[in-house]
This record gives sequence, structure tokens and C-alpha cells, in this order.
Amino acid sequence: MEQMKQHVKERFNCYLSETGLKGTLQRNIILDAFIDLDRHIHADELFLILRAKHPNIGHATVYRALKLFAESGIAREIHFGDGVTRYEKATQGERHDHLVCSNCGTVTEFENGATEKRQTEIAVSLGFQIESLKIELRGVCSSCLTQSSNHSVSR
Amino acid sequence: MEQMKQHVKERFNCYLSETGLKGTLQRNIILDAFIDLDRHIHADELFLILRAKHPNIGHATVYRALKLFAESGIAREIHFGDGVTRYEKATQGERHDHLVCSNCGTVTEFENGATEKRQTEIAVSLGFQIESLKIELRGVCSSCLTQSSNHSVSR
DNA sequence: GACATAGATGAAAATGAATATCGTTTTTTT
DNA sequence: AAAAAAACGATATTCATTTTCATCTATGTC
Repeated sequence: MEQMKQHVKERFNCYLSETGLKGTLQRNIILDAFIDLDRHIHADELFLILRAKHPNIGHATVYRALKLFAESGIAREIHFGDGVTRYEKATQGERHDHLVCSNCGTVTEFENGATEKRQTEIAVSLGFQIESLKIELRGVCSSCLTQSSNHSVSR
Repeated sequence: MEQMKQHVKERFNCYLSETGLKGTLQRNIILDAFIDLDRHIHADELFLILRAKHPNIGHATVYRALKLFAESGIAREIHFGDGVTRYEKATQGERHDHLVCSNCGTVTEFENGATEKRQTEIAVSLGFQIESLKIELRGVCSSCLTQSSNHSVSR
């Protein structure tokens, strides 16, 4: 458990020194907070969480840090088309897809190895060098279907 | 060919009257321009194209019209995670996925029925009522791989 | 250990896409 | 033709994200 965190931190520090960037107090704090999450998050949300304990950490720094996490490979960007960039931990090898509920906004995750393989084949046949694969289903989740008395759609 | 356009227009007008909205000159002009495209486009891009012949059509009107097209079902929103909403014609039954080149930004389209079926099965098993399925591969396209002398990445 | 310097930081301003506002102008219906 | 409902365009606004810039801080060097 703790080894996991340590491993991620090492990977990040490794990336920093490889690219000539610097390890700073702020980046450590932000990384710690990010690692402890078990869900995706967007920059402003993380900024607000951090502000409680570290009111001195700036808005832009959190944005910059998350971007770095993605570049270093320890995190991954997610886009649901609402104009907000979210980040999730990129635990190695893991791949999952998202079911986004268009009513309540809940995001359900699921895995699907078979599909990935198939997509990759197609991409390769088109001479494409794949960096990432994203599958997103949008619809109405089961709990929203059940309590279908409320039909309002949040944006 | 022309019947196709006519059909789309009819569908849109149908939607308008169903929902009590009005057909206007601007909407016709915008729809005509949109139909003649054979690629996805974003609102501002279309606005600029239109401005040449119709400098009186406002910025907001194009945004509003494209949104309406999507609501009416004749168009479909696409998001590539760069914060811009693009629209493409939703020719019925058609479904294709996107290969986005992270170097030159080119979008290659491809079809893949098998994957779609598989995903749908999973969603159904989770009690999810599907509205849309999106598959996006990101990577480097073959032409960028070939002329790999240029490694700059555009945002 | 002090120093130089390449980066990093934070506050505030800037950007850019998308939406809302609002007074005016069209549609559509009566 | 008149009334009611929508739509229009110009502009202001919002919101996420990025940039700017002056100040500060790691990190390697002497």
C-alpha cells in the first residue's frame, strides 16, 4: 500500500531529474494529496481541498502540477466533454473505460480488454502509433432510470 | 445527393415545429452551410466561413444553431479534449470512431461494428441505457511518423 | 557553505470558448 | 394587421485554463 505511493513518487522524481525540472515542496504536497485520492479530480477541486491545509499554494501551481503528473506518466487526463480537464492516477497497466450518466453526471468505470485489443489492431493497420485509447459511453445510469420521476437534466 | 440534403432539412424543420421553435433565415443559411461540409467543424470556424457571404449573422447565432442541430438529431457533438466543441453531421445509422494525431491534429475516421456491440453488451449488463458511444484513439498518425524530422507538438 | 542560475511560485491579468443579457426585429398564429 | 413567442446581434459575462512577471528556491559549482 505504502510501497505503491512510494513507487509513484519515485517515478515522478525520476521524471523531474530526467527533464531537468525541480522537486519542490508544493509539488510534493500536491502529489501526496493526489495519490491519496481514489477517484479522478479536476484542478480546481484539488486546489480547494489543498487550500484547507495549505492556503499558500496557488491556483496556477495546482494546474501546473497536474499537467506535470500527466506528462510524467503517473497520471492521465480525462475529458468528458464538459470543458473540464480531470486527472486520474495512471496505475501501470490498468485501463478502464467510463460510463457517464447524462442525468446525474456519475461516472462508472469498467474494464474491457477485448475491445482494446480490437481497436489496437485497427489503429496499427492504419499505420497509427497509439498513445492512448479512450472509450466513453454516455447514457442514463441504472439508479437514474429507477427513480425516473425526476427527469431534469443537469449540465 | 440533393434528396439527402432535403431530408435533413425536413428533419430539422420537423423538430422545430414539434418543439414550438421557429424557422428563420439565419438558421436556414447556417444549416445549408453545415450540410455542405463533409467534415466536423466548430462554431467559430463556421462563423468565419459564413461571415464572407453573410456578415450580418452573429457569433452567438451560430453557436445556438449548432446546438439546435445536435438537439434535433441531425448533428452530433464531438469532443477531442481541447476545450472546443465540434459538430458533425449525424447521417442516420452511421457510427465511426476517431484517431486523433497528437502531432498534427489530423483526425482519421474509422468504423468498427464489432467493438460497438461488445461495449453495448457491457453497458446493458450494468443497467445502463446508452445514448452514445465514443471511442477515441490518440497517437501519431502515419504521415507524421514518416516525416519524423519535425517533432514539435502543437497544442 | 556561499553563489549563480535555471526553474518554480503566486497574484493578478489575459485568453478563449461558450453562454447570458437585453433591446430590437422576425415569425407564426389569430 | 396585430399580438405573442422566439430569435437576432452586439456586447457583457462566465468559467476553466494559461500567461505574465516580479520574487523566491532548488541544485549543482567553486
